[in-house]
Amino acid sequence: MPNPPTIKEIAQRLNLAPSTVSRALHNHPRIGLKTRMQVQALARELQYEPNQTAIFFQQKKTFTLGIVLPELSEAFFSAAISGIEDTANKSNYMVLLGQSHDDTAREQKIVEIMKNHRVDGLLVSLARNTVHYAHFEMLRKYNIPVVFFDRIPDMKDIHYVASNMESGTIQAVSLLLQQGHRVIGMINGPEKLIASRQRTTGYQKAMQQQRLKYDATLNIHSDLTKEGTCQAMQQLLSHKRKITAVVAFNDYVSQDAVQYAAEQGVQINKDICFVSYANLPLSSYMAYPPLASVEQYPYLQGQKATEILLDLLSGKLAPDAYQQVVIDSKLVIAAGK
Amino acid sequence: MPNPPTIKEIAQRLNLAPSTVSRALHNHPRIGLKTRMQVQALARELQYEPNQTAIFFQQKKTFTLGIVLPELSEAFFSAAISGIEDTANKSNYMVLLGQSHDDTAREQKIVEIMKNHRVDGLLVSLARNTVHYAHFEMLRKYNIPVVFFDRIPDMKDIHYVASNMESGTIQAVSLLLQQGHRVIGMINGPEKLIASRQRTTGYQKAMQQQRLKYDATLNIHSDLTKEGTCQAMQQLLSHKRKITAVVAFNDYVSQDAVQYAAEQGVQINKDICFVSYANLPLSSYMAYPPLASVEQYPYLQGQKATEILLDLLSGKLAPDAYQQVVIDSKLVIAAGK
DNA sequence: AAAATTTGCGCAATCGTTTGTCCAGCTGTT
DNA sequence: AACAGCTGGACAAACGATTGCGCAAATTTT
Repeated sequence: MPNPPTIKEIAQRLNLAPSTVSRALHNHPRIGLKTRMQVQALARELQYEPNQTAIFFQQKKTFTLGIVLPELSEAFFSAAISGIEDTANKSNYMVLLGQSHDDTAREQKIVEIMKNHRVDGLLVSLARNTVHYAHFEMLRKYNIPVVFFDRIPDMKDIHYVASNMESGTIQAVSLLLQQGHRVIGMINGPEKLIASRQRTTGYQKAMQQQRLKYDATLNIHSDLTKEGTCQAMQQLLSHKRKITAVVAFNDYVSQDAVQYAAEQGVQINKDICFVSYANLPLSSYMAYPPLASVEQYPYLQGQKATEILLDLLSGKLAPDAYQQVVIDSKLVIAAGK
Repeated sequence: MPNPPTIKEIAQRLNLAPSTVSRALHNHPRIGLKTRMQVQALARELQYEPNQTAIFFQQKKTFTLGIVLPELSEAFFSAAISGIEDTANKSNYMVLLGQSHDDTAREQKIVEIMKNHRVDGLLVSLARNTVHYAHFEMLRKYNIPVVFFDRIPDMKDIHYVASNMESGTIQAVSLLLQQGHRVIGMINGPEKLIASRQRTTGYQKAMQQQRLKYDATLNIHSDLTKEGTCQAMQQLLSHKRKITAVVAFNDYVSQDAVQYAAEQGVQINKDICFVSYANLPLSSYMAYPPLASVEQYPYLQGQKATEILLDLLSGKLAPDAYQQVVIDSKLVIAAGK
């Protein structure tokens, strides 16, 4: 009921100056052992706890990291945030959350509010349709470092952690080739996305390795909506060459494509096999789980990005020593296959 | 590069007192229109922004809500947090996140840190095995209000929002009865859980309504692990009465049970129908989606809980006017059935 | 025109902690 | 014995904003 004890109170009771108490609590060597003990004893007795808001104010630091990401309901992000949280907590940082719901306007607003709340740094995964980055550039003026992860902007001079879809794609396509598939369709994402381009080059390289020709008409770009996926699948099914395998942009796309194909009378895993990129943890319950999945290590990405941000904050890393970490994706064969 | 402008600076430039500037910015009526305009003009010009940490400190408020929940990767919680975030943001509150990962020790630590960060209030969904609530009781001393949601403690004098599984269960069982099922198995959760007991009474009441006898041996309590589920399903399959339908504790349990039953040669949706409680958003992709699902309105729960907390903070609600909101669950028939 | 009120603004304290500077007393050196 | 060097601690400013109070000038009331 009474106000929580402050340094001043302790000082009064012991006839000391507040400064002395402060230093005593921090084990400052200039304070004699006796007084130090006295102070600490009384602090314990009164259950003294420093007022963090005062400290935040005084130190111009809040020990808070802002996280801006599209959607926690996507398994990738909820895994990533665990990596972020765990790493941040280890260094006594807390995590302020904001979901953009893939809406750029909302993303801007969140960044603004987080800036006002004086977060020490920001971890960001972009909204799908964000193409202008002024709201991030602005943070430089406030000396708030930003580390992007997974969905990173097309900019120079930024810190980021992202996975390279190329390696996983090579492995995926190679697996299919090895299994004898020769006409492999790909349902890819929007062309402007880095991740889409990486899938494309991965596809190309895997073909090259086997001295096979890459057929661009088998690589369909879609907008990742359910309609787009069905349209793409439709195109693949009516392709002059008969496809026997499909690499889908992600598990959601894969499931939509599978469903569509099944409706068209295709025998899944017989006529056509599917390989995809890991998003769903529960694919084992799926009607037609993909044959294999490219793992993108969300937890690791979150962890890495946070480590960079913390190093930036502690000064261990210079703000202009731009960290650009690429994590190779890796093919994981579905259990029991 | 130069330090951000402060009220003092504006005051100096205009030969005013800081207090005047502060009031002018807040449109205090006692400040003349002319000065008010001048101040606001200069503030705009300098791009003045109040230092929130200073305000937090001065006002002893941080406009931050702490969220403690078990697992964001569970769809229920990631939906709930959206409700929380949206509601909090509307009132200019931010959201500090902490996942307990169903570990009580971790839950305690998070609460401690959040208290130190001086969150204004807490929204909590308990870790599975939390049975002592000292770390929440302690918050009373600090006048930090707590609103529990979904996984609520067995305590008096608390605020909470939870869904009542009874109504949904009645509807679920009634649906099955209506479809002609007479021997209905239930894979329930641990007996000590309120949610389990509600499912039981729901089951009983639905039977009663049709003047049917409730058979307790059809209501199996499991520990919600995969093994527990299989064991329970096994028991149901070997029950002396031949069951034709199963009500599973949640979608995860349902899927495990379905898988197990299928392995035992049971024809899903033919020999046995499944009904469950909504957790998974993607059940349409499942091999055997449940016939119907009891919706628990996670977004709404998060929203409601946050509204209560905000009312508590604004004083609109007295701290001891304990709010205990129960949201009726509701059966949703799967699309296309 | 004197009194009362209102208007417009400044003064100073306050929130709790940290930190640079200063000072008194003690110790030890020569 | 005089001076330098430590030791242990006090003083006060500072972080940025808010707010109760006071006071003069301007305005209204009587």
